[in-house]
Order: sequence, then C-alpha cells, then structure tokens
Amino acid sequence: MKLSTKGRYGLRAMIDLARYSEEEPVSISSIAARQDISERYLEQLVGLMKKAGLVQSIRGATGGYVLARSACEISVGDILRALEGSLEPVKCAAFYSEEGCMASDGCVTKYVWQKINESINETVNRMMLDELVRESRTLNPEGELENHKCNA
Amino acid sequence: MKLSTKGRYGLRAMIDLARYSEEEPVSISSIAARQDISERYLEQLVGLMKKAGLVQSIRGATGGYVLARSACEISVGDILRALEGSLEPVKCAAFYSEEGCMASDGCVTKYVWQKINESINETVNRMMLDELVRESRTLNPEGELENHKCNA
DNA sequence: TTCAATTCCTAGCAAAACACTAGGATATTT
DNA sequence: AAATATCCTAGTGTTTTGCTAGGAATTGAA
Repeated sequence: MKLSTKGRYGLRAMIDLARYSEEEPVSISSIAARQDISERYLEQLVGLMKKAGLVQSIRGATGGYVLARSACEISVGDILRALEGSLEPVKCAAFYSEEGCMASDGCVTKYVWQKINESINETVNRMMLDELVRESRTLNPEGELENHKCNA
Repeated sequence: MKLSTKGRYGLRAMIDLARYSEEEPVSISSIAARQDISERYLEQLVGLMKKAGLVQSIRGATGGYVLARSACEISVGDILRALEGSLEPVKCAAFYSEEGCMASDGCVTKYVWQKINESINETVNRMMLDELVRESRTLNPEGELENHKCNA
C-alpha cells in the first residue's frame, strides 16, 4: 500500500508548479532544481499531468508549464490518480472496474476493498492544490531554501 | 497504492479460518483447498498472523490454527497490517514513524500522507472479522462451492 | 513405536515493477 | 543560428513480489 516516487515527487512538483507559475510558465529544470528531482524523470511525471489535463505546456524557449485550471479546482486526488493510476487497493474495488472479476457476487473481500477505496478517494478529493500552495508558502517562505532531506 | 497478494489472500484466509475454526483447529491445507491458494505460500501468510498474535497454532497431527481472540475483536486493520506492514502510503505518514525524515517541519506533503493514512486506518480498524464471517456465510452458504475466479 | 499429518523456518529464484537514464526530435524565442 | 524548452520512446540496473523447495520439529493415532 505504498505510493511510488511518481506520486511523491509528482505532488511536490505540482505544488511547486502551482506556486511559481502565476506570472510566467515554469520550466521542468527550475522545478527540478528547487525540488531536487532528476530533470529527466520529472519530465515524465509532468507529462502524465499534462495527459490528465491538469497542466498546459508552452513549447520553445521561455516556455514551460502552467496549470490548466485554477489551483482550487485541482484536487490531490486528481494529481495522484494522474500519476499512479487508480488508487483502489485492489483492482476490483471501484464500481466501474468490475470487468475481469467473475466472482463479483460471492466475493466477501470486495466489500472491504470498496470501503478502503471510498475512504481514500473522499480524503484526496477533498484536499485542493491551493491549500497546499498556501501551506507551502507558510512553511518555506519565498527566498528561503526548502529542506529536501525528505524524499516524500 | 495496491495491496499485494499477501493482503488479498491473507484476508480471505483469515475469514475462512475464523469461519471454520469454531469447533476444531483448521489446517493450512484445508484453507488452501477451499480458498485455492498455494499451501506453501499460505503457510507464510498465516505465519505472519501468528507473529502478530492474531492466531494460535496447535502443532502435530490434527493440529492447525484457531483465532487467538474472538473474531469481533480482530479488525481488518489488524489483519492487513500483520500482512502488509504499515498501511501508510509513505513511510513518514504515521506520527510514530518520523525517524529517517529530517524535513518534518518544512514538508508540505507529509500533511497529505498523514490524512490518507488516517482515513485508511479509520476504515480498516472499524471493520471487524466477525462481520465478514457472517457476510461469507450469507454469500457462500455451507456446502456450496465458493467462486474463486476472482483472486481478490 | 512408528508413521502420518501437521506446524515451523529459511533459502532460493524467476518475473514483474520501479526508478530512473539516454538519445534524440520538435518547437519557439532571441 | 543558437539557446532553451517540451516531447517521445526505449533501455536498464535494482528492488520487490510471489511464489517454490527442502527439511526440521511436534504430536495424535494405529
């Protein structure tokens, strides 16, 4: 039940992107430098968010990324699902993903997986990106270095 | 954010064990047969639950396993944590596991991981094994074959 | 007392997933 | 033209997963 580095790095990157893209597009390299993540790897993560419609890209020099919609309209759930795929703990846990499971009626544990899935989704869908950006500004004020001993 | 086969098989095994161990100890081989899980693998899973104090073993012929306490005192959380280790999505998410993370103060995402962790634990700690046993009897009455096309 | 059934313990191993790295092509500003 | 970006896909070492295997120890029953 662990999140991969995709989810961990990716959420940090999105908070950074939201925070620094208000005036001009933010480049991968600047996020990578601030967040201490490999540029090449980060490229892929941001690519996933673009594919999910969370960010827009501007190509060419002085290009970069901006949010595709307001930070208060992007949930942590949107971000984590873009990065990790469905957050359901077992693939049959979501109501819409029953294909592939022929034992849906007689399966006791499915009920458990669904409850876990629901509680995770409720939590992450409620948390919005703008809250985290505000939190970020409080914890690491402009100009000060962020602390990156923690890779989470 | 997926549960491994340990968690999936193990919970099914525990429901089975609870259901069939009321009169006499249940052997690994009988659980394995009913639940269609490899005996050798199941041994290891039940070993984890023993280590966690959820089941007691009786060695020798006619031996097997019984619950170490009443099914209504064993939560799904107890079982899943015994099998999977902590369910926290990121290793810094639990309040008691801050060691190893030096950035606890300036870490924005930690707040997110803690919220997810809390919601998962609340859900799984609330669900008790006896409920699932009752559910199991309803869905798969005694004597009828269980459906095992689904490996969840 | 022997033997069959059971738990117990550890090691090994193939396959899959993960966490990147690499090499370039394409686009845009200066 | 050069510099700075995004974009796309393939490759690759490491770790984790999901088992299998071998055998020792324990106990009830014949």
